[in-house]
Amino acid sequence: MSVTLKDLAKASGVSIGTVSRALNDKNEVSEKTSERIRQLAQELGYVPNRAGRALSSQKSINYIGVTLPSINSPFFDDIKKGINNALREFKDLGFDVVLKEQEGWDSQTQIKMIDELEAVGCKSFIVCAFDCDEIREKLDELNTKGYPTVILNNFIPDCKKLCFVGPDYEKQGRIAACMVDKCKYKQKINLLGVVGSKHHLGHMNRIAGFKSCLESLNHEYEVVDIIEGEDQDIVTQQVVMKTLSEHPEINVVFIATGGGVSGLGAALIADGDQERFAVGCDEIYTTKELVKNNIIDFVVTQGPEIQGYQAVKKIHDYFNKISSAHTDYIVESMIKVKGHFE
Amino acid sequence: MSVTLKDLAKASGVSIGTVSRALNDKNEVSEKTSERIRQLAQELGYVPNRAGRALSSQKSINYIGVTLPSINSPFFDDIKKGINNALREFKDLGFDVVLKEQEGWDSQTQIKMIDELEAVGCKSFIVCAFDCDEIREKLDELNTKGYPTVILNNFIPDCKKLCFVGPDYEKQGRIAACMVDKCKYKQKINLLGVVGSKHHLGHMNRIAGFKSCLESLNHEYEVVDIIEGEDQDIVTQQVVMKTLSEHPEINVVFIATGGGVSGLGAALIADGDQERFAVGCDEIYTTKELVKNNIIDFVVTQGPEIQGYQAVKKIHDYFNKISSAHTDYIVESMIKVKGHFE
DNA sequence: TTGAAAGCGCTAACAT
DNA sequence: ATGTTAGCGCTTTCAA
Repeated sequence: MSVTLKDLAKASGVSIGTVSRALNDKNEVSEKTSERIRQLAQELGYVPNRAGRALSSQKSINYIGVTLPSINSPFFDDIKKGINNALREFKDLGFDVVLKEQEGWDSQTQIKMIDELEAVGCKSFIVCAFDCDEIREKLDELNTKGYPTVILNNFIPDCKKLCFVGPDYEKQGRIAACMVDKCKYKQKINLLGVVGSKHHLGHMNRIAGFKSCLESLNHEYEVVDIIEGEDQDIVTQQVVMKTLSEHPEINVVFIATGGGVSGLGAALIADGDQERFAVGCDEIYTTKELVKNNIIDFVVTQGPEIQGYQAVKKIHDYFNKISSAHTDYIVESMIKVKGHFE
Repeated sequence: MSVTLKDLAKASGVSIGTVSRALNDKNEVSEKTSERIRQLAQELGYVPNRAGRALSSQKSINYIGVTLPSINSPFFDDIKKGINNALREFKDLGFDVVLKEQEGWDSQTQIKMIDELEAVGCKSFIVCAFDCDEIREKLDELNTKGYPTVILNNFIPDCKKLCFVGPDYEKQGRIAACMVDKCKYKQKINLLGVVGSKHHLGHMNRIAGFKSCLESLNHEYEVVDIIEGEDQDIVTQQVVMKTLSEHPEINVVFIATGGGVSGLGAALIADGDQERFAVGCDEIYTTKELVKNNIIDFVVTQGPEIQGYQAVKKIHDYFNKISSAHTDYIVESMIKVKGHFE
């Protein structure tokens, strides 16, 4: 069997309790012994036994605080599903989550939610937020307090964190372009890009990836327009219809957001041109239906369920001193076609 | 907290030991009490605590016997990686695996490996084998002895088992066809199908799926030929070259096996026709390279790593009385293009 | 600052 | 057939 606390205690000549305290950063152990024990644990390759730990400390459950902009968002329903899967797996290992949800991404609300979670005793966090100064400050603060924090789904650069779990937006754009390159073999691509907002980094990265891929493939193309649908169906439908009628040369539509897809679908149906190629992002119910009905040709998805699962797992790994806890988890980007949904 | 053995003991008026025995099917408990306790556990929603169980019975490790046709097979390297991932997760929960490998699929060897695993004390099995009578008999025998057995990767119909973990070959064919339909828009498809052997059910199912999808899409097509490459590079190269030269009208090549792909690549390079569309299966190193270099247009993969992981997890779930242990796990089929590998 | 010991849920060896 | 109990690895309270 592996090295246990008892082994360490015997080897270092102190009691089991002291070893446990030394390894768990309680600063009630003298620096000297603490250092010595940590050293020894390192050498002997001590790995804490999850079962023992779980059993012992199960009255003091390890609460993970989660904040999501998930109200009225089918995409986040899948993320939540993943979180629940993880929970089923880690609950009897002493973990539980406290979830706070908001509609939209307002940063003041996000910070308030984090504070509330801290107030109810969460000692680790999973945060899905927009990139802005207040949030970054808050994240640094959590880090300073020693709370491991996973950034979920939306990357936030330059902040202290345990790790990031989410997609590679630029790669998703590249993959979409690869596919279009195959489907529009040797034909010039006249692209209409649709984003929620030009301020949404992820959406714009998808567009950028799309373009860079076409360039590296030497596929002739022109960006006819990049338009904003505000992630709303009606707005998206209107701007798409307007642009399509003004630019009949458009032969590829790439919607780089999961929001407003129904609107795009409606516009494409109204338009009726079979030769127009359409690519979507994120596998939510409406997108699926559009692919099934050949309105959208394919969709690039990012496995939301896995993201939820992995975020929780990262926290679990952290507390069990598994080193990979500190490594980002980038989900696979998948192409899905009609055949996937039947 | 949840219901514990102690709770059940108190509620039923017997000792905690008796409850444990009743719930673990040791037939040293009278049918009457056993039944009563099981009933009670049901009612009160008792779920065994993994931590407690793991801790208690960790000297008597639960060995999982695994047989794979994995020697000299890069595809199975990924399956093994998944098994090891699972192991890392479940090792301190009292599980370990004993792996037996063979080169190829000979059924006598497979049965011998299973017997050896049983002899060294494995109480559960993960088997990857061909469908034949001897194997099916052996699987039924394991089932009769009460050993849970997961069928991995290659489906075996009509045998007793815990569940199947693997891909849906027919769906993979359909997905491949969906893509080709988009890429050969309104063009007639003249298909060359390449399989390892016409006796390999999975390969033929992929071809069948491919055809059925084209039909449901009303895409005009003709199967020029289905040829066997014996999963070997040289054979594959030869038969493909021969067929291509005899049938210049072929514009789509679908290789429904992960074996012999290099050979296909060589044949396509020799052939040099840029208009010919090629689709592969299974993401192994050579296939990846061919996609990167635009020799193969895309590949349909089946997540081997997840299969390995899930197979072990199913066994774990079974012993922890998680009901989903009995449900098949069908992995997602993914399309991968050049953009995935850069 | 440290040691001693109880107890988490469960299994298995031993006792009855 | 059933009860009793030690002990798995760990955290935490209580003493010293």
